[in-house]
Amino acid sequence: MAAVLTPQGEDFPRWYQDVVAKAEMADNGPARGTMVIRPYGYAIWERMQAELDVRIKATGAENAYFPLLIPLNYFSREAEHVEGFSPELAVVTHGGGEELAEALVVRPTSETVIGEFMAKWIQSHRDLPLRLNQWANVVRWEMRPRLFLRSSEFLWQEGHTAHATREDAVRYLMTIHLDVYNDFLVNVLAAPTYLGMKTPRERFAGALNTITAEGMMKDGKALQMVTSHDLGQNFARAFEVSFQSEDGQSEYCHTTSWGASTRLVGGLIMTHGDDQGLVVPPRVAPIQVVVIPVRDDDAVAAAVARIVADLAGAGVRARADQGRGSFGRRVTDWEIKGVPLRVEVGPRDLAEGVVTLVRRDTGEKITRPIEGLASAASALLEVVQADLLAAATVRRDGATRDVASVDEALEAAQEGFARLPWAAVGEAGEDRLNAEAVTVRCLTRPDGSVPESIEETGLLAIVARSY
RNA sequence: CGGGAAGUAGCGCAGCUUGGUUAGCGCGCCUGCUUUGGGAGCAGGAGGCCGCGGGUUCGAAUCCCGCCUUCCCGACCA
Repeated sequence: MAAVLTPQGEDFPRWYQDVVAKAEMADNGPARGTMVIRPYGYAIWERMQAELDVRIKATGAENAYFPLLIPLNYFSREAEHVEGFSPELAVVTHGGGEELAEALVVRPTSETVIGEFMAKWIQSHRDLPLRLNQWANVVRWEMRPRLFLRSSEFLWQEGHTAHATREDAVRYLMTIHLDVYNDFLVNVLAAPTYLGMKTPRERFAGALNTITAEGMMKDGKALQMVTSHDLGQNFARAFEVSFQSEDGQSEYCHTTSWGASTRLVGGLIMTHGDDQGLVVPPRVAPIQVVVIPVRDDDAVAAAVARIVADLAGAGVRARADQGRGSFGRRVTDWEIKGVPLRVEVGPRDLAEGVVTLVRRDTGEKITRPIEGLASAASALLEVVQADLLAAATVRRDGATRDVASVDEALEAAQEGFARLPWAAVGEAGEDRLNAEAVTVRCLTRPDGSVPESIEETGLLAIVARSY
């Protein structure tokens, strides 16, 4: 059988593009760097949204929506923020056929507008914490766009919170990072990451601290999957977000922001995909089971319809694919799309009252009675979910080398990740790494937890090439 | 934005060096029949501002200039 996709080992970037195209995930838009997300790709994003949204709300945050267009002067109120974002702003200068008195920025992120409104809404310590989240699109004029990974316009959720104390802000930020993001990454995407803090040079513009989850792609490069920022009082000062404390003093709030974007779809593709195409973990899969008749006759069609109904009744996202092309064609199409389980139904199976279940991740074929199939499939989906996480964890650990020096880290980073004492890197070491297109992805504690401060002793640097 | 490659049918490509009538091929698509346990076969058919704009020329897919877009390597980044 001829290869449908460029093999990963031959040309990984090409494989990625082939998957995006052939799995009908997305197309390039007409303007540079823009992306048309096709129904299948969008359905995966919607699953991600649903899983994240419920976790975000469980922390006490509420959804809201702020405007796309932000007055340009908002950006100059926080010095580092304006410096960081100016190069990539899209600016609207004309409206209604006339030049605008003040240019408007198409939001690259919303700390500024949201800060402005938090200032209006917060008067008293009783108004705190204020925890907002919005699902929105943002625009950043990126130098080198790639579908999902870095598009000029992308979709995301951005959370913004204000707290009375730094302690409360940081505590909440860790809840978001661990209970929302890491839980989602591990238990839904089956994508283990390295958790840690960014070095000062990799920090978000205007933040005191940025924490990250760095995923390992199958080519050994890193991808920042999510990000959470401790903004201290920087934005609160810039936008006058203050409150009256219990003892009557006026104080600036401590704010946070945190986001997860459509980049996650790219991360999903490169974490689990193989030479046959996408591999979608069951919990994010828009279609968990596809039921394919081996032969399109009435008896088989009736059995297929019954099986799909049973699966749906058991809460499994299932669909049939019949009356379209040959059997082999249908099989490969769904393999490319990464549907976790396939049920093959043919006359020979029906005669024996069984069907064939095929796992996308391992290719394993299992014969099962039609009776009780829905519960067997549900159980198998959970096994697939767990096995994908286990396999990804083995890959991550296997491609991470503990080294002692910057030179060794540079070598290890050609293949995967390197882990070494941060004390052996430092600013100078970071310069040397960056000169070779390698970066410190994050600083982590020896036990893998997120440091509170870069001053902690014994911190480890996770070093890699990245997207 | 620097370095490299490329834009010809939905996708992948040939044609360009050496300008010349109706611009080809494979896959896909449409119709019909036969098929269907791992990308089906046969027959018939549809589909092109040759990326955009300008120039040279009797004549441009082909030569020249500008721009746009895509891909790869960097710097930037969710």
